Amino acid sequence: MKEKLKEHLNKKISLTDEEFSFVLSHFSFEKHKKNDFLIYQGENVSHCYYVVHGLLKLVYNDGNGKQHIVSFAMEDWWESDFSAYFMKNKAKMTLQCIEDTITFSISLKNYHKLSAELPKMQSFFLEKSNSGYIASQNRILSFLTSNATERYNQLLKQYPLLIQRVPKSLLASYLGVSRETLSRLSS
Amino acid sequence: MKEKLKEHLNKKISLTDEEFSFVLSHFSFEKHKKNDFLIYQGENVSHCYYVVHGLLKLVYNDGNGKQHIVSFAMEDWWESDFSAYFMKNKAKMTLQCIEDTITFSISLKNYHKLSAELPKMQSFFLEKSNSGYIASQNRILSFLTSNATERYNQLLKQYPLLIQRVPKSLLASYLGVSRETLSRLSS
DNA sequence: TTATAATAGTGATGTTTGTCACGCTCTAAT
DNA sequence: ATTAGAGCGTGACAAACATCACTATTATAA
Repeated sequence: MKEKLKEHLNKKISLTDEEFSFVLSHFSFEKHKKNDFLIYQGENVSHCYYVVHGLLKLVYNDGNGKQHIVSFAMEDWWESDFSAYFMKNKAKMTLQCIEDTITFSISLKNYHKLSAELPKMQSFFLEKSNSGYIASQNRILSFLTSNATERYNQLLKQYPLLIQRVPKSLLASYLGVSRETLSRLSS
Repeated sequence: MKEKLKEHLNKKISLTDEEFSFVLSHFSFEKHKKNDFLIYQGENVSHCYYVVHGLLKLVYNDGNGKQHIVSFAMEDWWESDFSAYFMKNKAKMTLQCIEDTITFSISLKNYHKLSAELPKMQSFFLEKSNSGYIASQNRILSFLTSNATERYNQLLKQYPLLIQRVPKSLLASYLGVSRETLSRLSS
């Protein structure tokens, strides 16, 4: 499992074995069961999670009993309620396992410590954040320019593997349409 | 004008006068007229812009002659087509002045140089990127949970000053509704 | 094994939003 | 001073999508 994190980091930066050991000492390793919660809406967010194996959903529960999927997180993704994590607020969202999931997690304290003591890690985090920002903007663009059918096709094209692991009701929630509408989409 | 950038940086990090001079030497200062383009869709993106004064729009032009506003950028905002900027691709979007605008701009080369030579600046950039990511996720959440009326009210609440500087047709484009629908919204 | 819940499809109907058309006002440029 | 265009509102109609109700199938757990 350590190897997966190491390889992941080494795609962007190069770490010696000692450096990686140092990095690893800032993370904790966890196994979660399907339906387990990693973050509870309304509570503190202590960690940011790297998904080694499995699948998570980041969900906003509105006041009307509806769930809205802000994001999925599968292998090699980093996820948290970042607003709550960085600003030390209460979580606006829930992070929950769709499948049994293995993670490495890092506290905000260790995130800052690691960033300060190992500039390479800071530039890694910067790159991840930039990618997340860009991905979010693309999703916004998808809402601005495309209808439900088009958004679904874009999703199919972008994450063909994800689609097979997630019930369509959750995909509908991610796309911002009702499950009935998704079920009726032509192509 | 230098003072505005300095104050802006000093909100997040603390720079000595020499450090700030060093930082400043990586930027170029520019004045743009209303309707001027800073980034042309389809071309290379050389810079990222800090808005000292004025107002920009980041626009995606789809194939059907429609404009979609991905983002506005007013005083103290950082803007670019980040995907094109960081990945050295052609711009997917246009960056254009809504008002006469004064900017400091930084090339990608200088962005990396500054990040590497002055860790404080890297942590500044990291913070900006995290904020952008969080803001984008909130906008996605707004699309997922709210109808046109609610999204407009959220915008009014979040950026009351922006609304007064931007024609309603552009606000409509930002909200993802037609200008006619925006014009008809109850509250 | 059996009961229960999760998943998925579909008809009927209503609401929201988009599109096209038109008119009115105000500004900016000639 | 006159004109062209930007900005804004609104009516009529069409398209997209949500909601409710019902059914069927497949997992899952007692």
